[in-house]
Amino acid sequence: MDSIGFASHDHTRCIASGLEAVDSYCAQNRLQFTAVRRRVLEILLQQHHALGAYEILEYLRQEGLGSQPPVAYRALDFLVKHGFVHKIERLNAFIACMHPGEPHTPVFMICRKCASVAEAQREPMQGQLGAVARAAGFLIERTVVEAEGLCPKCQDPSE
Amino acid sequence: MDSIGFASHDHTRCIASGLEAVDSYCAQNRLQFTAVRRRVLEILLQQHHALGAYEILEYLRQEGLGSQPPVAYRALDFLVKHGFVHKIERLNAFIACMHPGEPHTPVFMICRKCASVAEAQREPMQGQLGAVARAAGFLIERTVVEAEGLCPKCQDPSE
DNA sequence: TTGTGATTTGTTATATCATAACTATCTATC
DNA sequence: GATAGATAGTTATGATATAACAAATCACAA
Repeated sequence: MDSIGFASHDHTRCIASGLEAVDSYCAQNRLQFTAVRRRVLEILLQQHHALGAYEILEYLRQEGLGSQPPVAYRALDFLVKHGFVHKIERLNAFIACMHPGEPHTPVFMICRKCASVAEAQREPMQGQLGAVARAAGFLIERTVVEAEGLCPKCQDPSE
Repeated sequence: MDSIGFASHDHTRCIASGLEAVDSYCAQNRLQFTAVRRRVLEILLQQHHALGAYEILEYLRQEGLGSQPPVAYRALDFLVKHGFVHKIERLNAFIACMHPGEPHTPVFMICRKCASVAEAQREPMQGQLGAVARAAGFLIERTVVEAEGLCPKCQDPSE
């Protein structure tokens, strides 16, 4: 269970290393990390918060990389399918993964005030959800776990 | 932690008791349980699976209870706000609550094959999500916990 | 190095989900 | 039965997402 949490970090570095990790994962797995896909991931890494598909599309449009919704959605489909990007269901928005290439089960904390989103990890079959599923005889294939509330900064009354 | 799970049950009874519970809760709390709101809840109890807002609206339309989206969405807003109905974020759909009137933190299991949805309970500040939030200093106000996979029936190869 | 099939992209159109804004009606309370 | 607040009706539009098909590109092997 780890979290980059809501703490600050070397952002230039995290963009570069995110792209590198996906580059090498795609090379190893014979996946086509095309210009549009790469740029969408880069946008999400740069922005570092959840973006709607149409916001991403607006960047692509300005850069001449595609102007219609399917272009953005297809790139996002690819990135989500391979775990490089996660969809935040509560927000109908997308965010770059903090652990690309590593199999994992993410948990998100969404601040309702500043809209920042932090990713953390959990073990899929442990905890209450695992217990509930076992009791019901349910086979979990994928989970959506999202908490809404206030991040540390936005709880602080001095700000 | 309990679950009505994917087991069969006396459905006529569960519709009636669901409506009764909400009736008395609304009476006690000075809430207006109007015809449209009541009918929307009844539809969700009857169908006993997740319905989209426009599916619900279609029932209302046929019954002369309103034909435009805001009618359905407003009734759903009321029902969700007071915990009589839950929204399944993964499906953009709504389902009647199994424990109306009792404060609780639901978990859903969504079968990708038969589309049935089971509600169970969890303790909000316990488990992995609680631990992750405490570690990050995040204050949880609301959670979305949804598992997708296969219900017991749909795992059975004989069917 | 070129043919071939599979994948990806471009584009049009449309489906699906949700709300803003305003008017009319109803309901509770005085 | 007047009045204020809540609810419902209606029009219009915004926001999110996908189907379907044509064109371009890529991977791979002949």
